[in-house]
Amino acid sequence: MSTVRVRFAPSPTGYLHVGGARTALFNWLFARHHHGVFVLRIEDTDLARSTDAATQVILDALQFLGLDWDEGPVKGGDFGPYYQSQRLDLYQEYAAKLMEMGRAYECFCTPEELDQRRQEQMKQGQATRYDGRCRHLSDEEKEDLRAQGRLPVIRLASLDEGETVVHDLIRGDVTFDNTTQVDDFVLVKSDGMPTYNFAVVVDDALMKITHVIRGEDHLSNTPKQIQLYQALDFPLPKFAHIPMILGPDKALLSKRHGATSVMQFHEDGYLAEAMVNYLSLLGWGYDDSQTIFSVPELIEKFTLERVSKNPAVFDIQKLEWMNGVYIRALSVEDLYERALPYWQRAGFLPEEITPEVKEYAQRILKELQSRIRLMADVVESAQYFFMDDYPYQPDVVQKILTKPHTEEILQYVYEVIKEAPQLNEEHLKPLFQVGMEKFGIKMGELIQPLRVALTGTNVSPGIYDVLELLGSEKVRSRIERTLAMLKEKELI
RNA sequence: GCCCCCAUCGUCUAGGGGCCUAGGACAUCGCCCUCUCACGGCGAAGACAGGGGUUCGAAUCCCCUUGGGGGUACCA
Repeated sequence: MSTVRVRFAPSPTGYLHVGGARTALFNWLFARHHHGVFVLRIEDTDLARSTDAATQVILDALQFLGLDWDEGPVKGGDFGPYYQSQRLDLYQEYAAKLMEMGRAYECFCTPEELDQRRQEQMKQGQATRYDGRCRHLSDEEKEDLRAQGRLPVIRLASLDEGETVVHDLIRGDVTFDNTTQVDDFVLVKSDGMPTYNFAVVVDDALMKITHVIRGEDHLSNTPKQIQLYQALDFPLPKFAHIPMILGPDKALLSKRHGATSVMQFHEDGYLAEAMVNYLSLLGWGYDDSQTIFSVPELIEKFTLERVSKNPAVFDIQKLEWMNGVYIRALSVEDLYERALPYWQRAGFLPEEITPEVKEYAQRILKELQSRIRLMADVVESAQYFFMDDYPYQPDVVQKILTKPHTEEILQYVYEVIKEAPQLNEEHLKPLFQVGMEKFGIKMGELIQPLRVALTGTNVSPGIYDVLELLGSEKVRSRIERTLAMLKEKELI
């Protein structure tokens, strides 16, 4: 069997969104599974909307996800160039060829005229299609039209009988009626640029793409493309149309559903491994028991046969959960490398890290690891470890530090801390128990106020871990600070 | 309007005629662990869109309806 060649062909009109990433992933997995070639091609023929910056962002996003391409921008390859804007001569060549063969023709109808006719067809209950009126223009007529200043487009002289069947690897055979569904669509716009349907065929054929794996939104365009393959005598690739990704309201996923940009997810602290794993499950599943897949496993197990046909709703909660799973699986060293930038940006840690600071940071991370779901969470959940002027959460202070004995409890702990040889559970618990009896309270009633005093919140790692991490000096100064705050606010 | 695709718990899915009193995961709820929050463990609730067929037998096959999605551009 010949080498599998697939491609991902984004248009650089914005960031890489979740849907595009999933399409890229499926292509990539398919290529790696079959030891094939993954091609990246930039579809930038829409000059008005395409930008270099957007191209770079897409490249960055693919890189972040680990979807490396074998041919394409930066990498190069034997079937370049990989930017459509640099392939204009090719489209011209094939358009000329089709004209010569009589399979394409110039059309001088204006957008306004076409629109009007479309409206009319709709009113009549007919399918909207180009009526072919420019198909047999004489040379004189063309000259007249040109003299009027009209710029022609080039249209395909499509087959107007029979049907075109798409043999889809996921959906089976899908039949389209040539008479009503495949019209003489535009190949080359009046500004000389190729349309998507034309460029995609020329490029996929020339780049020897064997499997076209793309979103279902392209299924309806496929018969048009097939007619082009046939007119140009190009071998037909196999097609696989994967289901769309929807928002919670079942509408196509878009910006209005919140973050959809892969790089935004990255910034929020989603791990590439979690993104890839979650995305792989959108429209694909393996068996009835497994949801966590490593990348090698995905490569091994991914097949188009197991791609589902129905659209999938993007469930951010499941992604978050999965991200937590991957965070918990990280080594402390790895976790630290990923957390460091967040802490540095928050001003918690300097650019230069001493071994002591690194060790402290890692000890904190060990405690935080099971408590965060996004890397960005390390900022809020660790601020009191790095700031001595940590804020007090007002409602928590009100609720917990206004209870009876608060001052005595804190003072008791203050004294006890001085005596303890080490701030750990072994040494402190017995002392706290003495306090419990002294005040006639439960352990929680001693620990909660202490937690609030030390952290400003009622949520933190285990109290003995917090005490140990902070150390005797800080614990005492924080108790003093809290007592002062309470007195100032006249809460005790 | 016309055409195409799709239809299992709230969500992602397993299921490809009998193994299904429909399995798993997220979310939800309860219990356990426990100094809070997580993590972890145990458990509960929760679906074959509706109607016709085919068949000894249908979540699985066919048809219709309904619902959702997509296409219908000199966007990609």
